[in-house]
Amino acid sequence: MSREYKPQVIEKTIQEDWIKNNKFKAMPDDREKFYCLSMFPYPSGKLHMGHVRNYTIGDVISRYKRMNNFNVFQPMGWDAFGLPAENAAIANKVSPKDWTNQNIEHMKEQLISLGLGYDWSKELRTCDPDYYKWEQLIFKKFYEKGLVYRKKSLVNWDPIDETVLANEQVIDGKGWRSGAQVEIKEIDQWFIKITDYAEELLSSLDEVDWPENVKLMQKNWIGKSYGAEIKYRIENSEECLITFSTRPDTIFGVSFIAISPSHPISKNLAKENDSVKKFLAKCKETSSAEADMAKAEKLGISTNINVLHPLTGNKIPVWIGNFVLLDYGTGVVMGVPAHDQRDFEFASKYKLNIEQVITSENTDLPLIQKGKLINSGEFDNMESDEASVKIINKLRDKNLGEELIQFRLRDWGISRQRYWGCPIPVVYENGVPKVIEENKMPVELPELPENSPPIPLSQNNKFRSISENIKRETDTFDTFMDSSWYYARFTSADNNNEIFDNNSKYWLPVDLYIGGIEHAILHLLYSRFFHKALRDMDMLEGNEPFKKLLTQGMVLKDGAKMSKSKGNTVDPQSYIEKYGADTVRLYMMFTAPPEQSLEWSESSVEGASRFIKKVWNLVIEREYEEIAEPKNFSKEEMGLRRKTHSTLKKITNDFETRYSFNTAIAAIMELLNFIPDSFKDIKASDSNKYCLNESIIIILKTLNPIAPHVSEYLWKNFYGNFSHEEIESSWPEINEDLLEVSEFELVIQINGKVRGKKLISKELNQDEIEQEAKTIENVAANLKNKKIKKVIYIKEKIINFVI
RNA sequence: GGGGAUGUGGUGGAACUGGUAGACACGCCAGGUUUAGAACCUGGUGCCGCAAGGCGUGUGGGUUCGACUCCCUCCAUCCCUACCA
Repeated sequence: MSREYKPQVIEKTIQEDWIKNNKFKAMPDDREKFYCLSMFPYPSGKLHMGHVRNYTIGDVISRYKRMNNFNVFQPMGWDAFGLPAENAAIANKVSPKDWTNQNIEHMKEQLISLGLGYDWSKELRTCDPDYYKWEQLIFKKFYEKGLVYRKKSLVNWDPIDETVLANEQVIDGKGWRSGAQVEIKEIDQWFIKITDYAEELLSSLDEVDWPENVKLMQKNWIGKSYGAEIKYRIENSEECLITFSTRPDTIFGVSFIAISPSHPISKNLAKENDSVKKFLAKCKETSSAEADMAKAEKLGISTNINVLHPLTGNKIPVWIGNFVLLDYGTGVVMGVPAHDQRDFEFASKYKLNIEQVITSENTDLPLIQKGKLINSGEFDNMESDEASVKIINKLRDKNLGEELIQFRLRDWGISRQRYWGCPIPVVYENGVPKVIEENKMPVELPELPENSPPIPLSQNNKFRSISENIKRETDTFDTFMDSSWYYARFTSADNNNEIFDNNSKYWLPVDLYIGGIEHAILHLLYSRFFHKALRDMDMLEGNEPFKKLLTQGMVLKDGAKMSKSKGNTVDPQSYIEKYGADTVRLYMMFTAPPEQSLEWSESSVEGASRFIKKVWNLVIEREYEEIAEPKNFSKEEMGLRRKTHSTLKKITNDFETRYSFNTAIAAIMELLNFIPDSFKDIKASDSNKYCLNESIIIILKTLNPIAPHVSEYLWKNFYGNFSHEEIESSWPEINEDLLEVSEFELVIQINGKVRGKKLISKELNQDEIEQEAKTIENVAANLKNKKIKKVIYIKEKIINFVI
């Protein structure tokens, strides 16, 4: 009678046992610590496959580290403020708060049912006043440090709904709900000077163990460029237009200057000039998202203003261009059509001069590369780099320019005109902003009236109006603020008196941070900035928050990202219920390596389940018997022992250095398939059983991080009556002696094509190996009557005869 | 438009440092077991070919004794693009 594998029964009991025994509660001690953090979820309602994948990876690594005697801290919380709660509130007539809290309760149950080993004593949610009071305090400190300021900036405005829209709420230039043509509107907003840290955000990327592609993305995003600030005096005026260019060497090719539609000059012109006014109105029709602006047709209008070229004194026309961003650089661009793609298209369209100032050999314009200057007066024949230096010197002499380092990174706009977010702790006395005192924090988000849709704080008079002269700020923080410091708060989440207590010194930095590649730039950059700013205020230590980063690929179905709008979502819950958490975890880890996208496949889930059942069937009817290590092993026994330990070695390497769980699992499967049937027989010899025991122990232990329930259950069942050793207590040791072999398989090639294979003793030298190789029939036939030009021998691998 | 990735059998993937392409699994085929089915077990399975052999890692080229791996070209798909999180 074999007992049947019923994950629903065993998983629940084991999970309850873990919680009862505080298995995952972490406290500082004298072991080496390992802070493993997975990006906390937005509580959208239920877990999706992306979460399951992310959190399984984190849990597998955490469990592996625990087995290797690390003090592991793995917390979990909720990124609970945000737009979807407001949308749900409108759609379902529930308050954002209730909706969010209900979602959290459900998702927490789901996380537990997946067997994820979190320290729930440090759970946090960003919509909790006990969390965001500290965020308001951080804002105050930033303000006092001069990192916060107010500035006008652009938002997407829906004129019918009279709300600010997020970029994703603008579809083809129309508001998603109202369908109205969205307008770009300029409003006052709070900004954080992340650019003060641009240099360090760039340089300290060298300190972290992150994937190179993510570092590169951050580097390009920060975008440090060396160039010059060049002044163009406006004709008949004392004023100048200041441009930034990375190519001062092309200054003699400037044929127009383009300014942003938001530039004060543009706005002034619009007051008196109807066509400019119409043009600016048209520019307001593109959404403020960079991708939309870049794809929009390049449009411009002449201003009839001229500036004077700083070196030649020639008149240069000033245009307004819809592609010029006021926020980037100086909001003014010098147009060099011959040597810049965008300028070339613009000049061609509006029939502006195209003057080539860098030589080219039969290359079409625009010519982007550097080279030798022409048509540049005294700078002719110089190379670009030299010319740049000399041109800047000359401009400096004339007080019309100087060298400048420019960053692409812009300051961080943190104001949001929404309800479901952390209130910005500011009051205006007669219009003058003042951050409120710490002892008046938190400024709590007011409750909504029963069954009310979310009302923006600006319309909530009770909240807004303190007195005749004193009004509250009604914007809330960007939710990226909430997620920029949660990693640090986790260490002290149960301490209501201090934002970061002594535990933060022990646990930080995060040793491994795991999350989706889609966060490669913004979230990670903002968190890095927060950490540095908090360090400079002596609130945290160290330069970087996340020592190592693992970016996981997306879960796809039918080649596309799972999304509600495409209708291709797969709900993990039904799979957990049908197959059990262990199967879902194993499937997730087996189907693709963490960094790659994972294509969902129903039948592969069956495969994962089948494997677990095979392990179950092997172990469930067995009990450990103590057998003394036999003096001699048969060839077959040695084969199994060698396979067992070489598998263990591979798995250890895959876990330790590659996070390559799919190959580790494949190796366990291979080992299971390798066990001879005769060893499994009840009447097998003691030495057979000894070897089988060894294999079972290693299979269960190496499977434990991935499939913790079934491996623990089988472990207790197998070992329980004999020993109280717990499965998660230690990772098995590799017996290196078993891995030494005296022979290897030599591959024999002729001109790089495989012609034969042979087992060769490691004791032979190259000449002897060559002779051995030539005795192989197929090799000999191919070499017959041929002159061997060259022999290439790669030790214990390949011999290649070149003929 | 810009930035970053990815592309290997019917499918998911493996090949870790330039050295046997296709591990492991899914699917499919054949057989066993079964009254039948499910489940399970055994064997086969890149393509062409009777075979010898040839071809084969998105496309086209290059470097090399040898290329999935390095270089160049083009194509396709995905992510980010500062207010989705």
